[in-house]
Amino acid sequence: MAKFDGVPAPAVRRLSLYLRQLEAFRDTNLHTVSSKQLGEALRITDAQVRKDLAYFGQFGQAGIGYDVEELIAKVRNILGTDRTWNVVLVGAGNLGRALLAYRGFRKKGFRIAAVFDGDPAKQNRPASADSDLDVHALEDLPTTVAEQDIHLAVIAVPAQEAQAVADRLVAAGIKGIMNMAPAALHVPQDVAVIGLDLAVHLEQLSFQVGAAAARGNNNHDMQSL
Amino acid sequence: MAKFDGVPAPAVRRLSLYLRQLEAFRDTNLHTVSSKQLGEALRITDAQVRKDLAYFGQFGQAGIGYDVEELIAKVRNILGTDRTWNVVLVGAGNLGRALLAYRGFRKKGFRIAAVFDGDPAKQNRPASADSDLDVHALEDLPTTVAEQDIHLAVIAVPAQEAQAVADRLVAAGIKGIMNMAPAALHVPQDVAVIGLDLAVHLEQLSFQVGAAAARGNNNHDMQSL
DNA sequence: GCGTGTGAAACAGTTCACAGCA
DNA sequence: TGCTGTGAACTGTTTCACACGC
Repeated sequence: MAKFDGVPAPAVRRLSLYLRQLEAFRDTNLHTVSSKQLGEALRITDAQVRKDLAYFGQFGQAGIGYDVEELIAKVRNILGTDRTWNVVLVGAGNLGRALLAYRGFRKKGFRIAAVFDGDPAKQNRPASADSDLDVHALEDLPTTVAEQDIHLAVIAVPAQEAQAVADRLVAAGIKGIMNMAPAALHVPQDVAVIGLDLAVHLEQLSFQVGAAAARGNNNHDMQSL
Repeated sequence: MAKFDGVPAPAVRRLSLYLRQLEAFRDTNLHTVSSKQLGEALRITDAQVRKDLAYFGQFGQAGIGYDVEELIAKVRNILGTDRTWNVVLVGAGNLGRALLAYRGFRKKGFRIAAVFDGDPAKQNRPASADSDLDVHALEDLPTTVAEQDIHLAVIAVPAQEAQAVADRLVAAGIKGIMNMAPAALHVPQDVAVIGLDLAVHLEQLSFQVGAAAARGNNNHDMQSL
């Protein structure tokens, strides 16, 4: 039926990690990598690396390995980051302003093109001292999204406002939402949501540390992402 | 051998989501939930909810469901968030300062107890205008960690500094690290690491939106977390 | 009747191990 | 020889379906 059907979700998650590691290898002037090298850097078996990449094509040279530069290009293409995505940010609080200032997005092909906030006190002025983007009212969402052909959004508002914001984003035509609010969102099937609740991740850490302590540490790998 | 061995990692991840949803239910004065209600709110099957909870104990009443308040307490206890964890933050850049100001952590039982940064220009003054915490040099890590009995750390420094920071955290006795830097960390087995690279998550979104577009949307659920 | 807890069945993902190619 | 790509075996996770208790 379609392009990347039948690819396990964990394999797609790892693809981002391969890309990041490949870029790190490139920065040290490494031109070729084996699945073994890539795996060791990420604490993954070499078989896993090969199988993951093979879901998307045949990128390697038997006896040699993978060409770093070429594989970077292929993976970017698969992930869809071989172009720049414009993103709308909703929420100009602490978290929102930090995301706005964070340079890591630009490097990876994401550009925050507009900022929205429901609070009138924040509207029609720069989102922060070092930003040249004015904060808009949510009413302007549909026109901004349409005019700049925007498909992705980041929600950084309080939990109780998150669903209402999501509804407006969907109505405006957004197709992918990164949700930093601590709330589950309900959206139509054709809209993708990635939940990224910082507190949830700290809880996982708390659990792992507690579980390790409870057993005196004869433990295996707890690494993730 | 130990306390929560044999529990699937995905079940632990969902536990945090159950907790968050239960707290939302409590805030609407709901006193009892069924696995079906909890599942529908999170887009998970009822069987999954029951099985996940059953890994940790028998919390429900046949014919009735789960007592919201009681289950919240049990889950907090399992996750280890029925107490407050002191956390050290390394990195007083944009991201670090946002985390410092973010109120969501406090509510969930995490308190940023100290801030560190390798840049001398940032040291010995408040991390930000609205913070009463001074930024310390990394040299002070061991004493701070020991004196305040700290087990968790958040890394919010540039990628190329992340591993060196991790090494110092481990040496200081930290047992769990939330790594926001875009780099893979290598740590001893008894230290837990959760990687939380914002760009990686946007890439996943980009992939999902691209994959959905490539197939014209006869698609199934792409929701996560 | 309603809803939990749980074995058994089905499905998904990972690891193994090796054929084949440079 | 070194390393990829891949079927087959294995391991882990989810779903099913039902016995039991309220």
